[in-house]
Amino acid sequence: MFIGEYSHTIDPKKRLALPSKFRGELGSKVVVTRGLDNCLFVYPMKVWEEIATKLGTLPVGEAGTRSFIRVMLAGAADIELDSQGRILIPEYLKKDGGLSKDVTIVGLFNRLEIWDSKEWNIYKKQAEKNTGEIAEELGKLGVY
Amino acid sequence: MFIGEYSHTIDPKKRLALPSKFRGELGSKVVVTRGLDNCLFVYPMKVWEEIATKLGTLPVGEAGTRSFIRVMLAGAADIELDSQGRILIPEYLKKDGGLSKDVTIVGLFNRLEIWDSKEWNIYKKQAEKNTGEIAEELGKLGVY
DNA sequence: TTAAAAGTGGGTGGAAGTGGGGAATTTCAC
DNA sequence: GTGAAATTCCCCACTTCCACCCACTTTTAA
Repeated sequence: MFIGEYSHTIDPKKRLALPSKFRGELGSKVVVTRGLDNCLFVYPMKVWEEIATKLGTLPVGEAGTRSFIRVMLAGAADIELDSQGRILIPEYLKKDGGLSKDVTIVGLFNRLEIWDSKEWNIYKKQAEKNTGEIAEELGKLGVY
Repeated sequence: MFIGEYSHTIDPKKRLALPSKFRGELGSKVVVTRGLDNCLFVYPMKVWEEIATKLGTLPVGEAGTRSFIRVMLAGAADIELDSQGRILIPEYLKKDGGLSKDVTIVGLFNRLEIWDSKEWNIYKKQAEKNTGEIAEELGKLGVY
């Protein structure tokens, strides 16, 4: 399970070191795609294969579903980690993710998310405003 | 079950010794997360896995719930105790928890809470003011 | 009083993150 | 088809951080 938050940097050659804690579970091949809320998703190859299968079996009748599938699949890049555990971010993904030099890598269950650090801090503050209320609701559900 | 209140210190290397009384029940791996009311939660790995599972099964339809899950998971860190029963507090959690050198570790049923000692004393005084009312409420529920 | 355990602090080797040189490959223009 | 430029991969080097070990002091227990 991926959890936690790590500050890393994309070097001038567009390489990004993934946190060493994640490497065992990630394996040597990952898939990077456009994510939601202006960030990138990183899946271990195994997890991606499951997702791709599910996407393939979704009903293509609705326009929303079609565009979602297009964005996910078209933007996907399978990337191999180099000998030092770094991935090379394709230019179009770097651009779409709004990434500059400083990024934050976030662990979320079965995937990682790559955020521009500034954007991440903004998103986090926004989200924390509502955390208290939501937490109380969750408490009623027995999550805590 | 974790009970009690302990004053400990975070050393210059951001290490924090957990009370030895708790170590047996904690095991060697714990998960530290942002808590409510500006403190940190510490769960034994087993307890955390239950919580994570519940979070994973929550309906992700609502945007508020999604962002809550993001904050909870991103703010979580799985940490291994060193040979002397200490944990290394990540900088971002130390900051989010408003922790300085002196902290108070509180046992609460199935988790610990880490408070900045000053904040804890303030909170405690505040809470004691309300104790009377709360006691009445509890009395109605038949707790006392 | 003595011994053991707990909390705190520090030194150090190795790992992790970062950056850059240079070779191999690809892309593009001409 | 050929040469030039850009890209990507493979090393290597530097710096910072952390896991491991050891030491000291205080508290607890016998």
